[in-house]
Amino acid sequence: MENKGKFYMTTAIAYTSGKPHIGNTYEIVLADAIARFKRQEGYDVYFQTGTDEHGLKIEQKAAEAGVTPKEYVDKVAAEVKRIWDLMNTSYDNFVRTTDEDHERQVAKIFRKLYDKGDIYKGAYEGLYCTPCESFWTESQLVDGKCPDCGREVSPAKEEAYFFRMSKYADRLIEHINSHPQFIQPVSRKNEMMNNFLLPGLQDLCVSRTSVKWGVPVDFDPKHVVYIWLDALSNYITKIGYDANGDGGELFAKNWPADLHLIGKDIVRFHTIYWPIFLMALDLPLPKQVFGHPWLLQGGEKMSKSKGNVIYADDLANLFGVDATRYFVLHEMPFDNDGIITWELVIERFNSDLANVLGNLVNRTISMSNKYFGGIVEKTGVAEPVDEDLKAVVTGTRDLVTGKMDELRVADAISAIFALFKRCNKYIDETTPWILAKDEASKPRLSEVLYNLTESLTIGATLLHSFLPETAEKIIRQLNTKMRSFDELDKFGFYESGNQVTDKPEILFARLDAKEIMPKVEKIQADQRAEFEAGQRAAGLTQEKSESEPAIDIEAKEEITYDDFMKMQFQVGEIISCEEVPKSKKLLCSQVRIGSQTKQIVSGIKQYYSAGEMVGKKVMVLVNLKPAKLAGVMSEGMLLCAEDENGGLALMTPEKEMPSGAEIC
RNA sequence: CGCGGGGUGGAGCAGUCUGGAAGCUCGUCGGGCUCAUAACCCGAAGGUCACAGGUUCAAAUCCUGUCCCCGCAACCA
Repeated sequence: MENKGKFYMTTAIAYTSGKPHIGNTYEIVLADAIARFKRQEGYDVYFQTGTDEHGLKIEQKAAEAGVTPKEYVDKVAAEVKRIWDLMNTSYDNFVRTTDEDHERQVAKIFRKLYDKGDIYKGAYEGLYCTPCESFWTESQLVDGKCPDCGREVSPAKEEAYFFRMSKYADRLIEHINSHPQFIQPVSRKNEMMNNFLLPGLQDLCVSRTSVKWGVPVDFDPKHVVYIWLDALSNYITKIGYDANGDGGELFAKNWPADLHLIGKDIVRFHTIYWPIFLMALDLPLPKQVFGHPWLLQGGEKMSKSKGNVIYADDLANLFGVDATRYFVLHEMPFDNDGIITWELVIERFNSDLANVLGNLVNRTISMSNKYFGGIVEKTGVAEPVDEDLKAVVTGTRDLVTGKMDELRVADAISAIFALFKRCNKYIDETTPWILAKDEASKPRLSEVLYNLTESLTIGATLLHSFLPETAEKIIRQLNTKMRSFDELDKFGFYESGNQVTDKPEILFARLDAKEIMPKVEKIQADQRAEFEAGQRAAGLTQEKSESEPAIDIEAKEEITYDDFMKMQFQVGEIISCEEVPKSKKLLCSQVRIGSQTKQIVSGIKQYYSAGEMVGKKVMVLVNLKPAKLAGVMSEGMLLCAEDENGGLALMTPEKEMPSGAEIC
């Protein structure tokens, strides 16, 4: 087969803060389908994936789990790799940003950019929380205090390294405009242009002193290289790039990348920062960045505490690897988010895999066995109806190729299933069981079964990139070989007189939702139990006492009586209340406290309607400094109790008390 | 007027850039068939394409305005 040249593609590297769910797993399956298809087409593919293992979040997760960051990421990275392998993905290289060669190159890249003057030392100014070692912006503060620990912050300056983004902005804009294929889908391109490039790029802070778990800056080791500079570099470092030397054969051959496949949430890093870093390194830019949409869970948001997170393992256990691959590939549209529910998976499984494909293979092979002892012979007794079948079958390859070129994988897979559906229709059109009744029509019957077998061979070969196992099973049952890509648009290569298996295996047994759903519920229950156990182990919740759940919160510093007396609490009566326009959570109440009336804004809209607020007697912190919320002035605080889910209950006097009564 | 995405028969979606008979899959109903995994094939019902204006010979598609939903951001005093 003709060699079409190299094709270097990557997925984003998975962040190792926890086990990947099906939404994360989608990307590797999508990438795998593309990689396999490109190989089938005759490209020399190099497919790289891996894990992103540095950063503050991992540092914290490791601390929570009571292990070192390295131990933590080793465990998660192994888990990621296990799932990638479970999904039968054909990556050529699984990289980790804690690999020693990568870390060394990242440090060298940083130094190179510094020596060149693109990185300079400056100062980061902001509000600093000393115990947390974190900088915050004004808007991140909660109650003017550190959002993490609630303590005071103070203005501070910290030295940091910055990258001169602005220097390359014009070149990047020019590149994006002159390469319409660079950012896909195009809707993302506009987003990047309008939000980041056209308003002007800020210099980017590319070092941290607040994070320990990362690649140290070699000439200034109290700084750690910014995680995105670290992570993005894997695309070059792990194919052999050397910041001050020869990149080696693999690098010379493969760079620039042909495709970076990433989630839509990180398009910015891949289409702005990454190209600019590359420009600064005098390297060519990747040819295309595709920001795929997300696979969302139907209904409510995925969360472990609800036990509704869907993992690839569970899907693979219940439905098999290929069915899982089929679902995510088929259900994911091109530029809108896709939805996954257990019910939808079962539906797809039954209607497409079992009914259309599995049953087709089964009935075709059964007929060959029943009528001809499994021998499939071409007799040349054609009828006009054959032509349409052949046209559909031989036309599918180019249809699929066209869709794959646009990265419309879901459409590509649909095109293959259209082929199978056409075959089912062909069986009805030719009615083999009627032909079988008359000895004189045996030659025609033989031709019909030959045509079906040949169609299945072509269909299975096309399916190989998407459902590798299934395609191989079909080919095995037909007792033939995968067809070469060049021959997929030609009909009639199945060896006449060949014998198919006499024991056709059911490819996908139909599922009964009534039997599956209890298993799903068990998975969900286990997940909730595991989550709760994890919470207890981490000391985040106490053992439940009796049946009544109790909540522990983080203890604050001890205060003096004087501190307490600084606060003035009074009973207030809500005399009117309305929603704050354009806010999701805020209600604005007029509260009568003694003889005066205060306007107070509260984030309780999810729990109380404006109407039911009116007339309530509530506990008010009166002498809180007024502040604007969503543009509305608020002159105090309504006190609430909060449960572990963020549910709120207003504090009200236990007996009738007059408005303005002091609470002490 | 924070950013972005969306609202198309019961469900999930395509079509919108580049106006020109409203389409796909599932479900429902009716029919056919019996090789096959109660599967397959055919047919039907079901949509004022969120709403209101406008441009046009012609609007799901272009323009203006409104409403609703979902992410993110932000306020959760």
